[in-house]
Amino acid sequence: MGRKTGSHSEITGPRVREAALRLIAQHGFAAVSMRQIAAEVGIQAGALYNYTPDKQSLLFDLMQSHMHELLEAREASRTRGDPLEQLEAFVRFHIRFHLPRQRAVFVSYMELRNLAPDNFSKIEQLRTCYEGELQGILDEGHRLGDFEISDSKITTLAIIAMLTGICNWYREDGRLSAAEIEADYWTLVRKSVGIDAAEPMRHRRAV
Amino acid sequence: MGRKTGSHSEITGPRVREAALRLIAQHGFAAVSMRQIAAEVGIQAGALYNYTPDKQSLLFDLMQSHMHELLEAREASRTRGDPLEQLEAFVRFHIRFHLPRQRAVFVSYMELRNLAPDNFSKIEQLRTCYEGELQGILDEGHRLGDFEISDSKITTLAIIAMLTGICNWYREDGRLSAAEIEADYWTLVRKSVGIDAAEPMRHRRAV
DNA sequence: GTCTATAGAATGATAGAC
DNA sequence: GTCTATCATTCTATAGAC
Repeated sequence: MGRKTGSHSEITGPRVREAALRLIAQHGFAAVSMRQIAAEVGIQAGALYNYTPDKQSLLFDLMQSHMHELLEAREASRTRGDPLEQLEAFVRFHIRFHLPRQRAVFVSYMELRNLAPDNFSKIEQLRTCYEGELQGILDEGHRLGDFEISDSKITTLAIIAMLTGICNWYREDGRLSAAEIEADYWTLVRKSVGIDAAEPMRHRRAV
Repeated sequence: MGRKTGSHSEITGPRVREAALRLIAQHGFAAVSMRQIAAEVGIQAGALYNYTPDKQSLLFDLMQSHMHELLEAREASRTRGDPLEQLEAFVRFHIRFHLPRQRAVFVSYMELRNLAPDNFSKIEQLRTCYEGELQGILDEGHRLGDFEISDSKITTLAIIAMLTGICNWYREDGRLSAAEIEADYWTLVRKSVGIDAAEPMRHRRAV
């Protein structure tokens, strides 16, 4: 088997994506050249075009894959339960999904500007779909009288911004463990929908 | 006075900064060329270098100005009062300052990666300084027993992420007015530090 | 599938006329 | 202070050998 020249598509494909994600997260899409990505993989720039028709498609694929993984993982982790339980499940899922994917999160939120209009629309649609998951929980909790919410859309955006913001500072070797962070943010979210820690069962007891 | 050629430094300087801010917010620093900025101002690319030694300095100046304005405005709007009053003042200040500056906020948070290391450190220091304002309020409120907080640093980052996130979706002609948004977010923050709307005076009455 | 080589366009920054 | 012109570099993407 050849080493410096030969066929490695099954290996090289994922490596191109990993290298692109790492470099784009670090420097930004427009600041990263195809030559840099190729060098990171250990191939020449021209060979990249066996794996993507152009630079724009590479970015879009990274972002679309991230959003699809997010939606599929959310689908798989859905639970039954009252709105408070569902809200807790959502918050914990969101943190657990995003923390190990800081680079992909970074790219998916920062490089929207660099998507071609058609690609932008597709990604935005997926994002809206994900936000709908949370908003549905909040609406149901509000309808049942469990949650104290002024505006479910605002609350949705506020919670997601708060949770996703963790990715901007979290480090594996930081002061707090992922479990501690998860607990703290769940407490913040719980309180923000008007559920006091002292009476977490209000709706369930009342009914 | 000449029109197409001549001296216009007092006018052109700010226009260069405005054009750069607008274009960088829209497309990203690395994706915007000096020629594009010049065209937006209505001058030739070479003339830009009367106003900045290089592209990097232009970005740094935009971000540094934004952070200095933020800190000065915060300084000017500081109020006396108990922690709850100070927290409300901070939240309302943050929203009022940021909403009319969506582009500058965007640039200041998204283009950190494109700053040279020295410039990055300076901006980060200013940001840390601003976060300290909020954390100080939370710590004081916690010390007095007014606020129910698990970790003041986490709570600081969560609140700022939540509030700054407004800039990512707010539109002047949107469904909600700035005043409504401000009210909703203040309610969210108030609840997140454990102050129920029904008993906003707990500390003051207890003492 | 990867390489070398290159086309064709764009970039940041500078020099010198006015 | 702005212009024109340009240098030297870099970029995306393609062509063709192996």
